[in-house]
Amino acid sequence: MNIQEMLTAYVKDAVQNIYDVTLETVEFQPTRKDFEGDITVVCFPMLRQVKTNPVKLGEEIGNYLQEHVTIVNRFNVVKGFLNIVLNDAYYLDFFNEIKNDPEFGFVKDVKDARKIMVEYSSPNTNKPLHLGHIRNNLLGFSVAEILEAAGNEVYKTQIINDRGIHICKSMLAWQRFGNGETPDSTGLKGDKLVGNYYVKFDQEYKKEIEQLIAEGKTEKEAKAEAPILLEAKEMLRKWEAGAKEVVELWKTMNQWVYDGFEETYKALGVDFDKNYYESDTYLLGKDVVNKGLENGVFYRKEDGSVWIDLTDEGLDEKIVLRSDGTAVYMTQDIGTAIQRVEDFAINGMVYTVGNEQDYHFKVLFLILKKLGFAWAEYLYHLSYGMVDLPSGKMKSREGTVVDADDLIQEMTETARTISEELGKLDGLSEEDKEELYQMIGLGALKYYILKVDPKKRILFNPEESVDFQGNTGPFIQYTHARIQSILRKADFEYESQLVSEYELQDKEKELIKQIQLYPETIQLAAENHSPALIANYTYDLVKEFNSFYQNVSILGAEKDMERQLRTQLSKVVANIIKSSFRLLGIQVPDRM
RNA sequence: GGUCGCGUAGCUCAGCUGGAUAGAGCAUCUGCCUUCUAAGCAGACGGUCACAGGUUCGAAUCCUGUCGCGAUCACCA
Repeated sequence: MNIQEMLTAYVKDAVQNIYDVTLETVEFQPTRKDFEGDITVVCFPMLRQVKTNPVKLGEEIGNYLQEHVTIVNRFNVVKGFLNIVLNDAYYLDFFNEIKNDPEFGFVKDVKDARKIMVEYSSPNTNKPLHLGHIRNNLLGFSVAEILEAAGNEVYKTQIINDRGIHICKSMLAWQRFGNGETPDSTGLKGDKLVGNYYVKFDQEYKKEIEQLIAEGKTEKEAKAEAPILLEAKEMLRKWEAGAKEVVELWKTMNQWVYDGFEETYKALGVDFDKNYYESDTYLLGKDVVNKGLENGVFYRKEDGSVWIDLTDEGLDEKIVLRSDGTAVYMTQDIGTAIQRVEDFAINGMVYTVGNEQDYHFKVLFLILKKLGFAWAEYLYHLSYGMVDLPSGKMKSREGTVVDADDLIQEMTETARTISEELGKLDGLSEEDKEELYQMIGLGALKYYILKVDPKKRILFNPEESVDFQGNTGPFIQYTHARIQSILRKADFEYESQLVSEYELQDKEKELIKQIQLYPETIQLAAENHSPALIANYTYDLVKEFNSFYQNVSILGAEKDMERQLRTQLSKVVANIIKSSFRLLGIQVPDRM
């Protein structure tokens, strides 16, 4: 039972005894720093039921608590706020209980844990990953970790958009202008090579449009009739018909891309339990639609296309099957969802997809509900804001993208430069150093992105480098390294000792309070699908620790108990840093 | 135009289900390395929480409207 629940009961008793009134709820908040106290009871809401003035009420409840609750040490009342000071024993008991639990804060071995699939990344195979994908990957991966820590069983997946007109464009351009180039022959990463031909296609396409316009066509006509586009469409038709040479080329070029993606994923430190491929799933969902047609969930228009009417829900009509009977995106997503539930017996799903598709997912979830799937209640669109540049939106075709690999590389280089300037890594092997640069560079990048509320858009300015000081990943990593350094130097047994009968100093108590918040922060982050909450929590913890570190001596503490407790505190803080950063997909070093 | 999201310090962001004088970092300025790693600590400066109403004992937070920015409203994905 946590402290609030316990005090709630006592406060209710107090009011019952003194005023003969049964309170429904009691409101708490952490005591503001400017006042003495650990937790504060807000008396104002009680005035509705108890007719008295708030200060008097606070005094009376305070007296009652002090008398009846052993962990309540003393109190003060400011206006209607009853500030309660808790006994040090309460904090020490808590600390002793958790100090050796490496999994502190995680919920484990839940009976009937919810099985959730988290989808993220889901790239197209015609171009390399960029900064937008990085945000998606980091969010999806982290939310998966957080959900697992909160007690769910989690599967990570992506759906790879490996078919369609976009990849045909790259294929066509490669056929025409590629001269048989391969990743091997050029030394280019496969996804980069294929991406180049996507750009090449667009350039040719634009040329043809211009020419057609010069010949007197309207822009619209020109865009629709450009020969290279028609050819790409023809190629897609052939692919769908299974034409051998097209399928072969498609396989080859997609494989180049997968090899390239794999490298990027590895660098980013993300992974998947299963990949779905659109080429396998794009025909799914049609049967379901036909069944739903019988049940009256969908209806058929005169031209044969199938629709759902969502106007009662304040949405529009939405097509789910074309007049020629082929599937649209929605059809496919319906089918894929059902497929996944069959594959993994999951009963919940998180879709990490940008907020430009808010409407699509609203409709998708509604359709699945109308089709009567119980799990449709537990579908969640993890909708995040776009990453924009000062110049506006990133556009692959126009080359205004921040490439994922380049960015990771730059971050690593920055970490190298800073580390070399500081010169603290002398004596490490080159290999260890390289590993550290990457860890720190990535830590900076990942933290920078994850600390922002997912639904807010991020403005990324490539001119201004990502910080390594202040509220940043490296700052937190640094604190971990510092603590490890202390623990290495602690030449006495500190793990098994119990510190009790000890008068806590301010900084020590503040640290324990912050540590106490970790489990609920994980739950909150899971409920809100927000790694930002974990990032901000960790930052607060680390700030608190650094203040402690700089203001008191840990290993040099005078009394034995003091030295014990402070060393133990340091160790627990390091563990939480490591564990919370793991939830963000960020590694922490033992020195830096 | 309809719908959805966002608007907090010069910049980047916190602010839990409404609660005490709105908090951090960066930038600018002051101090602090013969003591556990200065990627740090201590402090100063900086705000009509877009604007206007409303609900409430109490609003950055909830409701309505206005303005600004973005997204979306395809037999595209």
